Amino acid sequence: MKVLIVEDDSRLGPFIKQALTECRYTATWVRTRREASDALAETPFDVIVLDLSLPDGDGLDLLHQWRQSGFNEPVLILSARDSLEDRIKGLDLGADDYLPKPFSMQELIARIRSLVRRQSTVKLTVLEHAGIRLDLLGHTVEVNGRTVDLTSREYALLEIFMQNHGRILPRTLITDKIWASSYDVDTNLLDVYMSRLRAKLESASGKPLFKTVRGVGYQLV
Amino acid sequence: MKVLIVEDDSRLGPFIKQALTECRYTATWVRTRREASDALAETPFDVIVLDLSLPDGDGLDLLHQWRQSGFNEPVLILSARDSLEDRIKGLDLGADDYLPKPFSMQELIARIRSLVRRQSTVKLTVLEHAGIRLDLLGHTVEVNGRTVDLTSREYALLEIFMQNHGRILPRTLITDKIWASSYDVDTNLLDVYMSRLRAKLESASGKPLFKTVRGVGYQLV
DNA sequence: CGACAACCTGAAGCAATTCTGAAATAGTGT
DNA sequence: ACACTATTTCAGAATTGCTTCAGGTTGTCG
Repeated sequence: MKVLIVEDDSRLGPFIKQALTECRYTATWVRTRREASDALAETPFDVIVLDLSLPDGDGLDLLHQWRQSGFNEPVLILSARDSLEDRIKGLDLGADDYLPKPFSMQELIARIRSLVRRQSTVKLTVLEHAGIRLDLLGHTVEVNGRTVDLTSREYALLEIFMQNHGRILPRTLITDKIWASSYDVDTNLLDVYMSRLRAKLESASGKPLFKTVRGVGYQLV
Repeated sequence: MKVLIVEDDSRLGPFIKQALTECRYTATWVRTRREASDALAETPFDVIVLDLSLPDGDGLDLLHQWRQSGFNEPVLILSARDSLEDRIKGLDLGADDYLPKPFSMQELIARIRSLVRRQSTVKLTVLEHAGIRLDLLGHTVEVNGRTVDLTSREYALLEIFMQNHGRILPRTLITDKIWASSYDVDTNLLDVYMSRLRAKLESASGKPLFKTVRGVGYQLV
């Protein structure tokens, strides 16, 4: 876990760094807006602790600028200014927490833990294989960067292949998953949908993607 | 955006609910642990405001119990107890913020906004996409520079799309977020409001903005 | 090589979902 | 109490995905 501390006070800065290091965080301390932006551009951080009063400009402006340009890292503001307006302004400019000075180091650490915890619950929801990108959360599919529209059956079918890439999937296994188990054996629905999937995906991809294993089933290569 | 307020004070509870409603949140107020757990089991919330002193048990225990069983909705603790230990304990049990009483309603709302924002991938207070400009603070909407008047339901609907642009949003997900406990399956409220939103936004925009994904839901392109 | 089985794919009917205008109801402010 | 607006219900129309079917193609085995 990497924490960036933006704090111009040359006693408080190292003190926070020390405390975080003891809690096994990797802390980086910088003093100015410029250094902060440089550090952030260089490597990603998990949490940023931002003091508002900086030698080369206001911390709130810096935060606003970051958010505008798409930085999504959680930011905890540290400030001697503790008016209600300051707090609300800070939170509305995209801060995730606002801790007025003076503060207890223990509380700072507890709040950082809270920010980290929330972020780490983000699950991996994108399957990627053979140039196909399947977003489980967004239910969207891209092939080589191009969006492909699939109906729900087609999507369900593709999802099975993406979750078992490389495996040879027997026809019955696939049909059992997509169509309710009591199922007419004498139908060629699977064939029809394989055909559709191929038409949509392979035209976007250029390469053949699904291998048919005669007498058994299919395989995503 | 749905907020659950767990507060036994029968003056403060409705007051918070009122304030949130004015800010276009869908707020539900409950008094007890039991009611809170029931409400939470029934439908998902975006934020939970939790008072610690409840008639039928301690709020911290309740929070701990939720976290144990996998609820990861953001929780903001509201408490008259304001010792440092209380705060740290609250945060470490899985709270996302801790606001001591007495508090300013404006700050509470700002902190709720911050929690909601933290959940979404984008941290700005102005969302802009596909020519639509949505100001989360002012609750105003512009399409290609022209102001569009939306009712609160319409606004709530658009906000969900703007927070999740590109994703295909299942119908149930949307209705769950806008309407409290939607056991009513055979209602076409969502259809009606989608129709309205389209009428207002697409006429101002000129382009089609929402794609319907048959059998699943809708997508803001 | 020929016959049979498995697989592919286009066309068309069907069924379910979704759209949308209009009317009823609830809610709000004067 | 009244007027006005927002929300919800309802029903017919339009749309589109699902399924079936039939004819063509490819692969396999005797």
